Formats: sequence, C-alpha cells, structure tokens
Amino acid sequence: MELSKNFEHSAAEQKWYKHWLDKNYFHSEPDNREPYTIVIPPPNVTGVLHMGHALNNTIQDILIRRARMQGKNACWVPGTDHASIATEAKVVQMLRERGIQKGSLSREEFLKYAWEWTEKYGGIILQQLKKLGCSADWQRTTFTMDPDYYQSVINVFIDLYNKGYIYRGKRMINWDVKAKTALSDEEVIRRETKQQLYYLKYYIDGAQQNSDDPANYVVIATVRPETIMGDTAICVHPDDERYKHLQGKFALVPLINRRIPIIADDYVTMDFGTGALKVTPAHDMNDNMLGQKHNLEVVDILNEDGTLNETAQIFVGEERFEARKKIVKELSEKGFLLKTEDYTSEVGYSERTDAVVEPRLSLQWWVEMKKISGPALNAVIEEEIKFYPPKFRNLYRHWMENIKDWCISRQLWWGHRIPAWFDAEGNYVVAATEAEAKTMYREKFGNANASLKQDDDCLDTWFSSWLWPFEVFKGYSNPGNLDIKYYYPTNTLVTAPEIIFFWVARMIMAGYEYKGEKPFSEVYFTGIVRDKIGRKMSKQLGNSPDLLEMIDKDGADAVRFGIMISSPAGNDLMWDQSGNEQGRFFINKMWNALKLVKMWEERTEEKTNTDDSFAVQWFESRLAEVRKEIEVLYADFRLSEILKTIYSLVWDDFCSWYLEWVKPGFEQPIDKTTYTKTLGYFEQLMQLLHPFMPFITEEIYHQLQSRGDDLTVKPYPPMPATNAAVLQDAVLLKEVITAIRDARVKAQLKPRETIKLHILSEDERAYNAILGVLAKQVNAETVVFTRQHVPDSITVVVQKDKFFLETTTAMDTSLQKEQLQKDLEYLKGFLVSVDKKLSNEKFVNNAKPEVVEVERKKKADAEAKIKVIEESLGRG
RNA sequence: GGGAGUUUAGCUCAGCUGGUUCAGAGCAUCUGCCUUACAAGCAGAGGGUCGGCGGUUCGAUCCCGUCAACUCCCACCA
Repeated sequence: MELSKNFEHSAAEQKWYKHWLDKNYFHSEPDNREPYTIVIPPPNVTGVLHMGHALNNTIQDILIRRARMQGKNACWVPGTDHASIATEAKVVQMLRERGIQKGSLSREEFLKYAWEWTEKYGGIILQQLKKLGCSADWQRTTFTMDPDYYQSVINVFIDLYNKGYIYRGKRMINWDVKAKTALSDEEVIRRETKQQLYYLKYYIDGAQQNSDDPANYVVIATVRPETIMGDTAICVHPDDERYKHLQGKFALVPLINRRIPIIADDYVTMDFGTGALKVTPAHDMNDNMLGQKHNLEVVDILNEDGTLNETAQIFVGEERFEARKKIVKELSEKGFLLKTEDYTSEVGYSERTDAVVEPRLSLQWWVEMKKISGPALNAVIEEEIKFYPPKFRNLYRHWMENIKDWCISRQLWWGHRIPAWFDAEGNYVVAATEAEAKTMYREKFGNANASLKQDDDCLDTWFSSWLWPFEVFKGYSNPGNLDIKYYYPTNTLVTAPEIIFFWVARMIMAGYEYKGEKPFSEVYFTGIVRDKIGRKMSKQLGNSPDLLEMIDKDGADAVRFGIMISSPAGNDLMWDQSGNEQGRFFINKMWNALKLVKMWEERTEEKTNTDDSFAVQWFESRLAEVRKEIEVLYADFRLSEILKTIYSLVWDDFCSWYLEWVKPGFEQPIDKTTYTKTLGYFEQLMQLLHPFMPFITEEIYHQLQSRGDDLTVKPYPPMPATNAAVLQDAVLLKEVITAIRDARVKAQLKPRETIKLHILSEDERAYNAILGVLAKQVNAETVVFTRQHVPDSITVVVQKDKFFLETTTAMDTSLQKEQLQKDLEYLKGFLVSVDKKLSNEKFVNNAKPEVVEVERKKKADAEAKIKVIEESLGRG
C-alpha cells in the first residue's frame, strides 16, 4: 500500500480510537495482575474542555497507558461532578432565557429542568476527552448524583452526624448575595479594590451634639458607612491615651442616634485610621469576634439579597452599595462626614457570581474537622501518601494543623439534599428517609403527628466528591465488593494544586475515615496553565485557546506534545502555540522515517560482510541506555523530560545517526538482518512514545509490518544489556564526524565533493569498527591510516588523533587554521588553570584522590592535544 | 503581617544536594545546502560574571547570610 505524503491525523484518530474501543482495551476487570488505578478528578458536568483539563488528563492518560504497556491491569475511572453552584447557575440562566423565574418553580419542577439540562449538556467534556485520546474505562463512568452515589453521600452525612462530627451553628459565613448562598472560604477570591475611607463623627452621649469641638465626638474611619446602623460598639485600644477618657462612655450612631458603648480591646491598631473602630458584629468577621468577646448586641441590617432591612431604620429596601452612596450624601449634608480618603484594600468576591461577598450570620451545617483530620495529616507528613513535587507537603501540613470547621450546607436545590427533618418549632432529626425520620422523631420528641419538613438546603459539592476514590467502586454503598478490594487504594491522583484543600485533603480524610486506608499513594500536582505572557488562562481574559479546534487542525498527538513538552511537574506551564508546531514537525519527521524504511522493504538481501553491524549494535545499546534513563524519570513523574528524551532519541539518535549509518546507497539493497533489526527498533521507539502520542505511534506500528496485535496493549520487551565499549566508540565516531563536517563547511567544500581521509592515530584499532560508517558520513572515497602529516590537506584534531582531508580542488584553509588557533589558545588557558590547581598543595592534600587524578589526566590530555595542534599549525 | 517558591542563553526550562557527563536542552538567531525519507528538512556555528553583595571551603550555579525583583498561599488594619 502506498503511504500518504503526510500523516493524516483526523482519519487515524478516528480509526484507532474506535478500534481500541471495539477491542475493549480500556476496560478493566479485577484479575490476578497488579492493578494500576487512577480516578479522574471529575470535571463539572457543565464543563467544556480547557487547557487545564487537557494538561491534567493527558498526564493521566500517559500514566495509565504506560502502566497498561507494562502489563499491569490499568484502570482509569472517568466521571463528572454535579457541581451544585455552577450547574444551578447554568440552569437558572437557561430558565431565565425561557422567561421562567426559579422562584416560581417548586423544587421538584426545578430539579426536573436541572436533570434535563444535565442529560443534554452534561458529559460533553467526556466526549472531548476521547478526542484527546484518553484511554479511560468508559464503562465505569460515574456521576456524583448517580443513585448509589447519592445515597452514600446522604449516609455519610448521617454517619458523621451520629458520631457527633456534624453540628448546626450560627456562624459568620461568606454570603453570596447574588446566588443567595453561603460560600466556603475557598470560594472567595480576594482582590485589591479601590475604595473610599470615610471619617465619621460619632458624638459622645451626654456631650454637646452638632458641635465642632472635638471634645464632643470621636472619629472613626470606615469603608462601609451603610452598616453604621448595625453598629453596637466603638472600640479603642486600651493603651491609647487619646481615648482613655472615653472608655466606658457611650456614643450615638449618626442619623439614628442609637446609644452604643465605647469599649477597649487590644485588637485595635492604634495607628490605623483614627485608632477608633466601629464594631458591627452582624456584618464583619472580626467585629463578630469582638462582639462575642464583649457580649455585644448583634444588629443585622441586611436581607439575604444584600438590601437593607427594617432593622436599619433608614434606606430600607435599598441595595447595599446604593445605600452607601445615599448615606454618604446624607452624612455629609448633616455634618457627620469629616473627610474622605482613597483607600485600597482586599475585598472578597464570589468565585461563581463575582458579587462582593457579604459576611453574614447564618445557621449552617458544619463538620468539625479536627475530629477527622488527624490520620490525614500524618499520612502526608510520613509520606504514606507522597506529593510530587514535595514542596506542597509544607503547605498541606500548615493548612491541616490550622484546619477550620467546614461549612457544608449550600442554599441550593441542585445537589444532595440535607437529610434533616424539622418540625414547626425547629426541632429536628437526621435520617435517610421521611419514614425513618418520623419514627426517630416520635422516639425523640414523643409526638406522633407532627408534620416534618426536610431541610431545603443541599450539601457542598465537595461533600460528595471527597468520597470519589472509593465510591466510584461502590466502596461505601457496597463495601467489600470485588472492585473495591482490588482497586483501592488507587495509585496516582493527578490534580491541580488549587484544590489541594477543597478536594485532596478531604479525600484523604474520607479515605481514612471510611476505608481505614489512604485513597491513593501518590499525588501529582500539575502546574497552572498560563499564556505566553504569564497570565492564567481564563474565560474572562479570552486567552484560552479552543482545544477542539486545535485538535482538528494539528491533531491530538501534536496538541498532547505541545502541552507536555513545556510542563515540568508542579511548575506553572507557559503554554504557547509553537509547542503544537513542534509536535507537528516531530510527527512529520517520524512519518518520513517510516517512508524511508518502507522504501527498503522490497530491497532486502542477505549479506555477509557489512558495515551495518556497528550501527545495529550501537542502537540496541543506545535504546537500552535511554530506557533506563526514562525509568528513573518516570519514578519522579518528570514527564516533560521523558518526552524530550524520547524526542531526541527518535530525531537525533535514530533518524540523524542510525538511519544514515545503515542507509544503503542509491537504489542499493539493504542487508536483511539490518532491515529486520531496524523495524524492531522503530517499533520500540513507537512503544516508548506511545503514552505521549498514541495515534501516530499506533499508525506507524501497523504500517511498519502487518501485525495481529496493537501497540496500545503491547508489553514492553525485556531490557537488553548495554555494551559500554560500543557506546564509547559511537561517542568518538560522532565527534569525529562532526569535526570533519565542520572542517568541510569551513573550507567551503560542497557536500558532494569527496575527500581522501588520512587518519593519524596511536590507537588505530579504535577505528576498526567505525571506519565504514565514518567514510560514508564524511563523504570520503578512501580512508587510510598514516604515520605522518599529509601535505596540502585540511587538518582536524579530535582528542589525540589527527585527520587529514585531502581534496582534489584547491581550498581555503584559513578558516580552518583560525579554528585551530582558537582551540590552541583555549587549551593553553585551560592548562594554566589546571596547573594552578595541581600546584596548590591544599588542593592536592584535601581533595579526594580521584578528583586529583582526574585533574592530572586533564593536564596530560591537554598537553597532548596542544602538541598535536602545534604540530599541525607549524607545518600547515 | 506570617509562610512557601522563583531568579541560569533573546524565550521556556534542565542541572539528580559542592570538583569533565559544569555551564546544558528545545525553540529563536546566523552561515552553508532544493544531497534521491523529510526545506515541517539537512550540515554547521554563535550566544550566559548561573539576580546583587558578603561568607564557609583548597574549590561555589550548587551550602550559609543578606539585599533586590517577581509568583503563590494564609491571615488580614476598620
């Protein structure tokens, strides 16, 4: 069959992916092989493939494909996360487009729409992962709201509640006024924001009002004047001389004249603002703490949508920032506003809606984290779970040691509904079903007829995904089943460092709590994908390329190459389109190598005497050498270096050196053994590369010779031994070839012009094996050994040997001489420094003997080479 | 304010815990080549006080201190 000019990626990708699926290669069932298991970090059902996914999943695919080719039972479990907030937002948006308000729907109706949406759009991302070549076990696809999974989440909640790890508490939380939901700290993004700092007069109770005399008022500075109606104290530092006389007195809140105490606490910073702080326990985290400490009243003046409520007395119903404008105006008009300053500080924004986060008191469900965090901390510190790169261990330790309770309730409908049942008075029981709840309620409160209502709120998404590593195998809903026993603990988790606390830490906790075992042995943290100029890729910036478009254009292999070539473990990745290009060029190179080898197919011949044997021996050793290097790199997850190593092995060693060395002359036959060996090497290269670039390698594997098997499941052959002598000879050979070619270029010899090569060496035997290849590679018509200088020739010096290039045409040797002169000067300088070192007694006495020996050898080598060059120049 | 990290060629990064695999790779640049697998290529080449300053050492890109710039995390002063 005639080969196409180029690799046609689209056709090959479709063909091979379908073939792999047809053969069911990606599906895993427990057997007696060693398992290698990865659970995917489940993308949001709403998600579409972006660079972060591509990076993350390409890495997982590389690891899983390699494990499969190592003969392990590789299992990669895919799936999606219901992503309560993100999905609910999308559904609400869809409804709005159809003119439906969420508020007008019942919970059941809303959920119907949500499922409809999920079934229609959900899981698009999984299809996109297939395009990327991901070899996940699609039969095991899991969704965090699958019936069994759902029930497990509920049961875990009940279990933790029964253990006393879950409590209900009124706490200051981050409130998203747009989504009307609580946010975890991790969902709040802090950004530097320009604000105004308002200096306000609070008159002292009993002093003269409306006076300009500073003795009658205290000045506070605030960025939130609209919350003054919620003030319940003014706080100063106990040591602040300016305010000592005011401690214990009362002040009046401007506009509403509420009387509030002036208290003292060393929390206040004396030199910030005026040193006097208004305390608003309902609307500020720290003020809340202060309020608790000093038993202050809590006056909540905001509604859940961020508008002012009745308690505020004024501006009721106004949105908080509108109210701020208006109150500033009024304060100013009535003489309470002393001055306004520009002020920049960090303000919290909702990750989901970008609304300014409102600290708010709210009754929420909490997990007491200290109760379950212990084993999870130790597991990482003691490296039962290893982090790559290890720098994240410290971060993890710090967070775990200062862990705060987890607010797990969300004011949403899409998700796992909290299994708590309330009566009209707010008494409640926690139970899996309404029937159970009724029984429990009767036992607990003795009332058989009370009507119970289930909590409206859902659980935080992470409260379901923390069960992922075992519940994808039904390890909680069906404990002790074959899958969980075989696959758990999983091997490697590949994820972004951003979710180390959201997800990784909590999975570890859940693993120990519910399986008594770690969920995975290794965590590989990918970097954050940034663009060429270092910006994080995001939808807002529009700097995230369209991956599907790229895959269509450049092919999945090229895209995978582009991502992996610039992706050192744990470091951010500066992604640049040029990586794809390099990948495409690489594919093209391999395709052309394939064409070359295929040209030889019909022209093989048994030969007895051939120069090829050196090349063949060498490449075998070289392959083994590189495979060893790669093993080491894999152990540290240094994937981009592995790719670079294979790239160079294919391009430089195989294409540039090996194929040129064995390439027969024009229309000449090739030795049959050499040809067979070459096919084998090519196949092995494809095998090494396959985890990174699955399609092109599978295609070439089948093009090389028709086979009954497929590369994707072909086990790696045993590692041959390396032959150190052959490797050594090849190093010399390459060095000589390059030096002679350089001399040819400098002498402006045309590539076609042949030379007569004379070698002057004290060790002629070193050249025995490589002479044939050498002649071919430097276009020498003859090669002979000589004992003396060859007149009218170009001299090349490599190590201690001299090479004379005799040509038929006259040539310019001045550049050549210049080069020799440069080398000579360098060597002389080098010799001086070595001599200096060796004449330093301290060095000779203190350094390790082998180091001194090396220096002596350097000296001898340099002297010998200087001699050789001087001879050449002297006679040249 | 607390903690972590980064700084090596024009760009992106290696450099495995002090001495010929110590100054490297890939892009980019330059010079030759349309050589019958490949111009998406071939053959060569140039390019770096290893952020600054001190210290330890016979010897420092590597260890210590310090300063500077950038990045991230945590906590936040209203």
